[in-house]
Amino acid sequence: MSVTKRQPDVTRQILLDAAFAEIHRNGFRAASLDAILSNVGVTKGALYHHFASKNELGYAVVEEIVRPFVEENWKPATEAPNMIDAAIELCRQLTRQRTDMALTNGCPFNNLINEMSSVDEGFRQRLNQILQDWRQGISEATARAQARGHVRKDVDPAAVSAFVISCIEGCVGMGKASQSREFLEAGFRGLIDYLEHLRPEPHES
Amino acid sequence: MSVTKRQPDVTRQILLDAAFAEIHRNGFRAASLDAILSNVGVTKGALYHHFASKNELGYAVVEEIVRPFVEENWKPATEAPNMIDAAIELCRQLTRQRTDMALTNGCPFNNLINEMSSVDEGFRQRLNQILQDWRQGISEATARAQARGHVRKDVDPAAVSAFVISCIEGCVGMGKASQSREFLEAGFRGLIDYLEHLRPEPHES
DNA sequence: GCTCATCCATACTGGTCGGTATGTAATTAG
DNA sequence: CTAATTACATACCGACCAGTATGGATGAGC
Repeated sequence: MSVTKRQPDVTRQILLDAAFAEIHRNGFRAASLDAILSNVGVTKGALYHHFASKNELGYAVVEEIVRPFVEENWKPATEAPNMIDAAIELCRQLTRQRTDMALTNGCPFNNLINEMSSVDEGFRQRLNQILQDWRQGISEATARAQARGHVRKDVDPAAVSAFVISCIEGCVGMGKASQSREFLEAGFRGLIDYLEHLRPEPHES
Repeated sequence: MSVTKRQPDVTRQILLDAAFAEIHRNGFRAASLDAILSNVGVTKGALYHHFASKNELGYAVVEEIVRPFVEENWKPATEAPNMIDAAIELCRQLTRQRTDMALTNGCPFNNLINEMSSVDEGFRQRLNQILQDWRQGISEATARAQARGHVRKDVDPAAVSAFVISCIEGCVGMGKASQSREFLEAGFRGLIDYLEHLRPEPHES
């Protein structure tokens, strides 16, 4: 009789989730493997069976949790009929639905970039790939929106994409310092203002 | 005969500078006191004579090095005759003069916010104070520029200030991941575009 | 039913870190 | 000149941490 079933993939997922939570709270390097393990009642044997090292665990968290998290946020906006409308709505969502935890701990993606990309090439490459995909998604969506007449034709999609991403992460990052929703709201109001200004003038088109 | 003079304040400054460099490279928590000390040939006795703890050393770095560093950047722009011109010129400078080291390691202020503000209240309060001062400086300069007719009157200085700061830190932060000047340039081109759009229309007042 | 690879638990190690205890030389105060 | 305080230097400590060695339990394949 097997009291405890063995479910390798479940164990692996539990470890990934716990690692993500700990990393989000403390950063990667300050994340303690012992803390992660004791939180979910798994032992070090299991961890090192599934992951070769702490770095590899971190890489897996980036690829399997951070990447989907980032993409879930921006993908819908690029597929919407009107990108500007969708982007503005996204700004409102990011302002509104932000819990206290998310306000204090910030964006996991941004956190990892700031902490790890200058220290470990493995992290930098993976995080940069996520960033490049994000940027390309926004860039292509902007070009499409220009073709559809939703965005002014005199702006450069390459600049718009880099700028918008930087704004979002910048606002969330600064929100961590102020720890007040007011800063976040003000920052996103500025971003919404910029997005509105991307729309073509009525006489144009 | 004193072979080695005792210069307490010089020693203290050496420690601060070395700590700042190490923190800029590795972050605060990963910064090793032993590494800092061996870099400048000072011993632990000196360090703990001048600073009560590693945290207090970090606080001193924030107040005495990071704060002036941040203020040196934005103060000139707020005192210029035309804020928009000065801000755009600042963007160009930040893009151009950015060395490889600065590109990889990012902004010390932004780094510390992202790493420490959710973990240690002492850091958060000090960093937040710098941020609030920065914001208020931009905010008041924007209001003055509105009175002078250099900035559109239908924008909110509180939103502009939070947004512009977020953009700058966001661009530099994302630049760390891409580690290419291209991303930085594109982001700042977007910011310059936004700043231009803050100017009043020709027909307006 | 046997074998063997997978999966996980336990106990341990070397190394690093922040911090301290103690001593001593330089400087100042009286 | 002396006493006391300041400004360091050296040696050491306990805590923690990533990683490993080892062994046992489980399930798959034959």
